[in-house]
Amino acid sequence: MYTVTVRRRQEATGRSSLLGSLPRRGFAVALYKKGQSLNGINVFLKICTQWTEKQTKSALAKARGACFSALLMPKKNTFSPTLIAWFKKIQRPLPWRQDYLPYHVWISEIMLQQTQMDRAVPYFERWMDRFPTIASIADAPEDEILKYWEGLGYYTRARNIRKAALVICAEHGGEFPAEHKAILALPGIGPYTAGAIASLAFGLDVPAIDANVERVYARLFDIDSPIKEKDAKKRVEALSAELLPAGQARDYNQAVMELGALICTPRAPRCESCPVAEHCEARRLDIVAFRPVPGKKKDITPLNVVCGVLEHKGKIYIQKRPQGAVWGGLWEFPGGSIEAGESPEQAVVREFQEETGFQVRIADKISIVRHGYTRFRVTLHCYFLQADAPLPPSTMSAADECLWATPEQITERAFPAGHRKLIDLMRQDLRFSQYI
DNA sequence: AACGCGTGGGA
DNA sequence: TTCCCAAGCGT
Repeated sequence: MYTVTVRRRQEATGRSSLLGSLPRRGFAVALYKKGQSLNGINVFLKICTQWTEKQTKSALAKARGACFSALLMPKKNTFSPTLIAWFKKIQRPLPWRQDYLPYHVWISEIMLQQTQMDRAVPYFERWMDRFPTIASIADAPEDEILKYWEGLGYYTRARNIRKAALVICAEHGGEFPAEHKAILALPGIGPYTAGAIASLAFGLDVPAIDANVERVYARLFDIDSPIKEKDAKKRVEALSAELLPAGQARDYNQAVMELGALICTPRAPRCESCPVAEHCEARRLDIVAFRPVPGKKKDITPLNVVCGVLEHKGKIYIQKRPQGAVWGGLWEFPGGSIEAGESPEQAVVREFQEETGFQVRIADKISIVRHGYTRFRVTLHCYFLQADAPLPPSTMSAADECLWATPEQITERAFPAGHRKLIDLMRQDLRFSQYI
């Protein structure tokens, strides 16, 4: 048995006052000497015995836990009400914040995954116009659903919405399930989104932890381990559960996220406007810029890629990308990577031969389009192609479907952003606008 | 646990 | 221009 006592030192007087004292069973370590600071709080570990590495780690975790508990105590009564009051005053009007219909909350949350609010709103409006009910999604072909997602990225999200709609119609009578566990079981819905839907749409007292929440808590409680790692995540979960006022999950969860989006931003946070600044450990310690602690960053790979717009008898050849590939189910112009020692012109002719069996010639260079995706930075060389001999059926070695398309057919299909950019360029260009 | 999956905007 | 993202999920 040992005791962790936690004290906070008053800067002005140099005195420290007792914040808490927690008796613990088992072993612990004298990692912290008297007066040593952890997260800006003085920790006194009163113990002695021999320790293994595992026990050392456990004791450290307990001491940290004691620190967070000590920080939490004075916040419990004032922090959450202050934050909720602030949210009710400043919240942005959003389409799904009218009635919090489960269906609306669901679609908005999926759209907002890895996506900024301003960007998602117009997509949401368009979506609800076309798919007013869950059943209308289940009835629609995947192609059309992808078209309404075109440009948003992470297209698995759209495919999973369709899958989930089918599940809801088959197993829940067409009604969005109201239980946290059933929500979490739906395709495309993970821990964050399940928590968000459960709390916003159904008022269930469950946390919804996204990157905003992680950042806010990392600063409020000065979490000093990398925020994407397990240790910090568990801490955020515990804090979230502790600070959530019963019956107010809808407002509280949105309040924390809204704070992260509007005030407690990744760069240049507006602490002077923060309603809970007085509760913020990182601010007190003047280390807001160093919280949250970032993870390892992955490097960007540059890619040199070609694609070809083949015109034949007034139509344009396009193909549908295979399911499971990047941009699966979206349409594209054939192409691929420039191999070592190859020119872009050689690459596009070769790729056409490999993917379609067509022997093509370069008629014109259209443009170079630059765009990025996940960890890649793409330089896309785009060519206008023609064929001298009659063309056989495509061999389709890299596609599920193909089509000799009219401009209307190109308009109504979903393309990856880089290719859509190319289409728009060609429609502005007198050399090509007659074909596309 | 680490990686794959998109995109357009701001510094 | 270049870099760094922004309200995650699935495997």
